[in-house]
Amino acid sequence: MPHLIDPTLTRRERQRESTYVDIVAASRELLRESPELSLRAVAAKMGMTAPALYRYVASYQELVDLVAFEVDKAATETFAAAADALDPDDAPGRLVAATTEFRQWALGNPHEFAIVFANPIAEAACVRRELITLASSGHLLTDLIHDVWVQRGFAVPALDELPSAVREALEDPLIPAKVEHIAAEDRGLVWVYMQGWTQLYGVVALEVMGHMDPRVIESGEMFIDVVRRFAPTIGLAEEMPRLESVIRERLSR
Amino acid sequence: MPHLIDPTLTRRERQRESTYVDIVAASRELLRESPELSLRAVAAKMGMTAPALYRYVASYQELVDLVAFEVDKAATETFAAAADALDPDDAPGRLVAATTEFRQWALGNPHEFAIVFANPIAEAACVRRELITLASSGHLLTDLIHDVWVQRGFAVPALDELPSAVREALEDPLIPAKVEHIAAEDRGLVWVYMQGWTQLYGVVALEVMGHMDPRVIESGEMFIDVVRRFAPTIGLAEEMPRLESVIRERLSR
DNA sequence: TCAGTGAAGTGAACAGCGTTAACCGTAAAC
DNA sequence: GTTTACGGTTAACGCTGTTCACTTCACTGA
Repeated sequence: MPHLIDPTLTRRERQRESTYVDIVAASRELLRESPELSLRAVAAKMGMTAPALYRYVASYQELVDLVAFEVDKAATETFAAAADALDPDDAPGRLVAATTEFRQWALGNPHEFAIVFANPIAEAACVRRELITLASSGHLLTDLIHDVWVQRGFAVPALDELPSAVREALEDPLIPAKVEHIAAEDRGLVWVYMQGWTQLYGVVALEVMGHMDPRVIESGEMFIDVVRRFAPTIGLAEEMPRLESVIRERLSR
Repeated sequence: MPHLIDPTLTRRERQRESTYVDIVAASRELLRESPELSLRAVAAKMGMTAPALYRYVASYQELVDLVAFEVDKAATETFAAAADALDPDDAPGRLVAATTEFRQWALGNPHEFAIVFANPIAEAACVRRELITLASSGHLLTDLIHDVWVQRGFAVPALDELPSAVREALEDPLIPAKVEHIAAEDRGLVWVYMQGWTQLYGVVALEVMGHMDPRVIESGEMFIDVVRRFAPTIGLAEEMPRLESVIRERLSR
């Protein structure tokens, strides 16, 4: 993403934009080495003093949020690329490739994963709550499930089978997904989105945090197992053997 | 847990023991308010200066590890109490009650949960790796699954159906569980332990971190859904309606 | 073209953090 | 009764986020 320069912007505005890009770049570089991201270190890496950064972010938390947002955006492109490595018609393969790439990215960049997905957002202000709803990785994954649903037409839970609390949440969901184009009677699909996200987030967080036998993490077998167990929910039971090879191919890079 | 005083200890040793107890108590009190645990604040709360704490822990990380270990121990007692609220013969009910209590504890004490279960242990030294293998909550949960297995005798994956990487890990697992008493041909049960832990950790971490629609979290329906989907794996499909009411009863306290 | 405005950056400072060093009193040990 | 060593102190270093007062300089409006 070469960050196209908008000519309608004034010179000052363009310079400011590019400084934001620099901030994110410096932050990600620091994050690659150390788990702690410090405002001062970011400033130093950019050849600035710490107070200068306050012209761009109002607080340390806002810096973290900015970086998290951009990291998520950048990572999503690699997930999308993984999906694009397969046939456009192969929605299941694309979904599985993207989720596997998500897992690989998380294990390879644990600090970036932590900043995006392990930052408790109950604490933070509503700003972060809104950011999360904009998460591009979330949009990609829900879109990919949607594609599978369109192609394979798996059965989706009926609204009146779902608990009322869930039904309410499905009417106007606070998750990163396009839902307007989903007919009211198909809103159960959004519940499937949530189930899938729970499974994916669950294993990956577990693996990144290291709360499991390192040899199992290393092998990726628990991740595969989770995918396998979830596959029937989105009508991919029969296809699982093929999908498993898609996963394994990507795990072994 | 009234921390019994061992009379064989010398006065100095007893005093030292009680200081450790104070350290943990002060830490947990601080953790109840703020997510950040600081060595200086702990010292201040105890009426000491920060350097004095270094007579008890070698570093801040060691303080965190100590607190994490004790928090896990204390929390496990509440999980066990939840299980004990049911018939000793009702292993499935006990398992479900304990896991539900785990979830409730995590949501009610997010900072304590984070310190125990969201601290990346890949970073930390092997000390932490050992601590995690001693985790009492892990032992309790695996024991409860074991009880279900003994009572219900659900089918366990055969070793030769499992990937070789998993088989190796099952021989001498690095997880908090008693495995010596499990016959070689039943070692697939340990894989079920891991699957169960993955599911439980997954939802709960997701909920605590807040990466899901707050209304769904509030309702607890995703947690129930995860339990329901896992139940067949440990032979509890038929019993699920009753177990669901056990969960709901505990959720609504 | 020139005065004026405001954005961007600086250095100094404050409070708090983990950590180390030197020091001291007192309780235990021989 | 002397010695040892444990548990505490104060001072200090370098790091953190954050604020304030100040400068510099590019751009704007007249």
